[in-house]
Amino acid sequence: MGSPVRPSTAAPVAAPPRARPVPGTPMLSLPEQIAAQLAGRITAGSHAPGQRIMEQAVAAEFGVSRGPVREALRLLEKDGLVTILARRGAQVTKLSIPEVREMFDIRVALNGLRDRGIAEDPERMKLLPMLEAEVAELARLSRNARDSDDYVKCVFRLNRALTAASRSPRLRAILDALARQTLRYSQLGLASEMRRRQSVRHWQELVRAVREGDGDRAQRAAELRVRASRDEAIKKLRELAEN
Amino acid sequence: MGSPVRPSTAAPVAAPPRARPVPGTPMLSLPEQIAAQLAGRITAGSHAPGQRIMEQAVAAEFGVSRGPVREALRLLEKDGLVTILARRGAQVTKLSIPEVREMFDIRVALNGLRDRGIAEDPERMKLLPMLEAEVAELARLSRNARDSDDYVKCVFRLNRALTAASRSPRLRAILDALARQTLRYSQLGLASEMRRRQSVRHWQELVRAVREGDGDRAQRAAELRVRASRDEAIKKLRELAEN
DNA sequence: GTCAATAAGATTGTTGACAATCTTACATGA
DNA sequence: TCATGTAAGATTGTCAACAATCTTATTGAC
Repeated sequence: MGSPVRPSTAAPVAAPPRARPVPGTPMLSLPEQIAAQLAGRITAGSHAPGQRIMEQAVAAEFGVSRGPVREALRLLEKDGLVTILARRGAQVTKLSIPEVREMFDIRVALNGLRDRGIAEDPERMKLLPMLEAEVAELARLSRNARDSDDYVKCVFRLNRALTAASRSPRLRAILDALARQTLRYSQLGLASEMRRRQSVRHWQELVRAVREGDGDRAQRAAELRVRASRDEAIKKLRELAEN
Repeated sequence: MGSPVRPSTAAPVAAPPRARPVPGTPMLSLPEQIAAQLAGRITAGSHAPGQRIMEQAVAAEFGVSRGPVREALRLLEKDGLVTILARRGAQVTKLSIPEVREMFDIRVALNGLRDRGIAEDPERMKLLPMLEAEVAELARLSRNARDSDDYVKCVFRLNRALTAASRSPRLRAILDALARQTLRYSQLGLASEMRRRQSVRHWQELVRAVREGDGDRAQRAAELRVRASRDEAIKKLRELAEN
């Protein structure tokens, strides 16, 4: 299938995915491109939790051999999106409710650390305008039930920006992975208008803490914020489990 | 080099390492065996930070092809022991002083979470005897400057046991990785007798908290403990950097 | 003498084929 | 009808070779 001969290894990804080498893109390796595609599908829900991902099928779809696909699956395993069992291949990670809770608890601790670091960063003032603008947008979106999806997107954007602004590369790596893994569950926790209003208050508290350079306060605000998200997500998950 | 033909793929690891399939061992895959060997060397310090690890050399040494070695390096990268650069291969991860500090800060947060979980575990009483025995041993060892190495080993054992006892698999995975990465630096923080005595007090405080089921207290004790370890390690590292 | 271009060697990236293992379906017997 | 063993197919694990890229050493010019 696909093109019979392909002499170059530089541009092999074929069929459905594969964006043209965009200038801004920092040139992803072949396994990284494949991993990114699969990650998108998993977080979007196209692949159900527990579903097997077979190397040959992915390789055929992308028009490459199984080597790069294996590496892509290892990359995804590192992020926890996929679980690899010896001689049994990869499957989309399936989290139990206690495990989801656990992931949120780790995020409570590490988001607290992150936001403390940001509030104590001497250069935090550069970040403040963006932070204030996004939180103002959140406040606006929270008032209208129709904007629920946009609200969730804005929260994710804000979180990504804060993680990116952290001066701790290791922490960044762990938080990025956790964010990807809990993405699907986080949005469960922002479905009700009451929750969105509470969420806005937590974000506003963070803005104040950052403005004042109060690390303790920023950490507490982050902890409250993620705990609230956790509790609501678990509640929704239990409701879903009963049906 | 090595045996010219090897029909089976079941038992390929040859030359220096490779333990016989021990019954208790849960049968590590070939990449996992190689990764374990390399991890041992890295944490033991045989490979210096920044040193390159070349696939062909490792493959030849273990008598396998480069495939399993590549996977082993990916495994090590997941633990942060090795850093892989595109088209430039793997090198032993080299941490700056701020990065070491960062790792300890993450450990502060996550060890706190872990020890809180243990203090709040309904079945914690099963763990208490071991905990008390090990901490008593620590107290004994702390009195004699000659037992410095044994003290460090005992602390590591205790930490491993606590992590293993945690009911959170994800947390366990992250903490194990962090422990491996900071192992080399943690022992710097227990060199002085004063530090060991302080360390013992923190551990005793944890025992009390676990006995009483006081999660808050356990978390605080863990945070103090790791912070003290962090500060001393950084101090020593700065002294070393000046020479 | 220092710097830049170039070429040779070394090293990683990818591939296709084969071996080992696991899964599934089916036949056999209780 | 259900359990058990077996065989065929599917899937992962490993290997060796080739292509692409990076490193290093050498040469030449300023």
